[in-house]
Amino acid sequence: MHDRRQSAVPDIESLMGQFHAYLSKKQLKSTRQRDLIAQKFFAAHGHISIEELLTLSRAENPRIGYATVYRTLKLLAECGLAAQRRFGDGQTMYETAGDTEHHDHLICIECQHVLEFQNDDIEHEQERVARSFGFSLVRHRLELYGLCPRARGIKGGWCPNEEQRKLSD
Amino acid sequence: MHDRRQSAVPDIESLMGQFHAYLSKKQLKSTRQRDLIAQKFFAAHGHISIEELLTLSRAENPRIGYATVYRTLKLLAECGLAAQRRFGDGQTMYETAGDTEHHDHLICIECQHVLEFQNDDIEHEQERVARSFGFSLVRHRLELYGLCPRARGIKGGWCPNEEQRKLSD
DNA sequence: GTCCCTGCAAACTATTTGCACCGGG
DNA sequence: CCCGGTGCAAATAGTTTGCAGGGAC
Repeated sequence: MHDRRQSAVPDIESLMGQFHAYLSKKQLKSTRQRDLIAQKFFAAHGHISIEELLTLSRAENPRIGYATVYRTLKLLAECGLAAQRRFGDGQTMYETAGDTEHHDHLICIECQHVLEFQNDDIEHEQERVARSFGFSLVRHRLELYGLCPRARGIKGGWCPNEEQRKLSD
Repeated sequence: MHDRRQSAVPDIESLMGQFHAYLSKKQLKSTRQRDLIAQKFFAAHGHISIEELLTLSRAENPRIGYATVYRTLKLLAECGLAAQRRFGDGQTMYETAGDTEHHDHLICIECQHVLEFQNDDIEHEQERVARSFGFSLVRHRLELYGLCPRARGIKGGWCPNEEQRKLSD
């Protein structure tokens, strides 16, 4: 079987290290705000929107502004630690990148929750398709949209969104 | 082999017919503007942005407004004839849908051109992954980003963008 | 004739930018 | 100290909406 649910969680320290390394290489400064936003971003470790990140950051420093969050996320994207992602609906989300192996997304169109998965067969086949067109494959993006067990009406069915709530209690 | 490069090109007449059927079913009206915009959209048959569609439509009727294009495209999306798509860069694109079988995208990150492909093995494997999480799969989105032969530096290499130019001459 | 549709402009939302002041190196 | 960073507010880009007049059925 070629599926793996989730790769190892990278530790925040190391990510902050990479971020600081990038900043000093580019002669940019580490500031309280940047560190705070990056911390919160790495800690969320999943999919987070600008709005959510701002809220989390303001919990510790209420004077953080939208612009700073945008600017910091742009920096994180430049050094490959964050990736912008726009799912079907409106909201632009960001996720950590570079740290973990590649993963794809499975999204419930009812409860909106996003799961991650990896499947080597699909990856190999993608490689083969690209080659058949004479392309070399650099990256890809795969999103599966469907209904989670709960949304399908299976009684007692598992719903990723409720799992999530349990975790955050 | 399970790849198919491109499904049959649907004819515009039939698409317009489907559109009109949807309109009358919903007791909505066929108007000059809607027909013009839908015609241009179907004729483009590939990936087109609101902006481009407006420009094309204004070539024949300069008084067409943005709002009408947005509203018409929303109608086309409702009846499954158009699908919104946001590739990595900023621009929101629309493409014809419903006409042909499902297809995925292969995009050259150098020349930006978009090819379409289908691969049944990948589709089946996606189905399997969704089931393994207890999900029922409704739709998906797969984009492969890479370098076309020309961009890879293969001399005399084939470049989708040049093929395109040849066609439009 | 009745509503729906259109074009325009104003409203909104998400994101970026200009600028005076602040603070890290 | 210097120059980049921050916060605010204003600007911008993309999309939606309200409304008065026009057109399909």
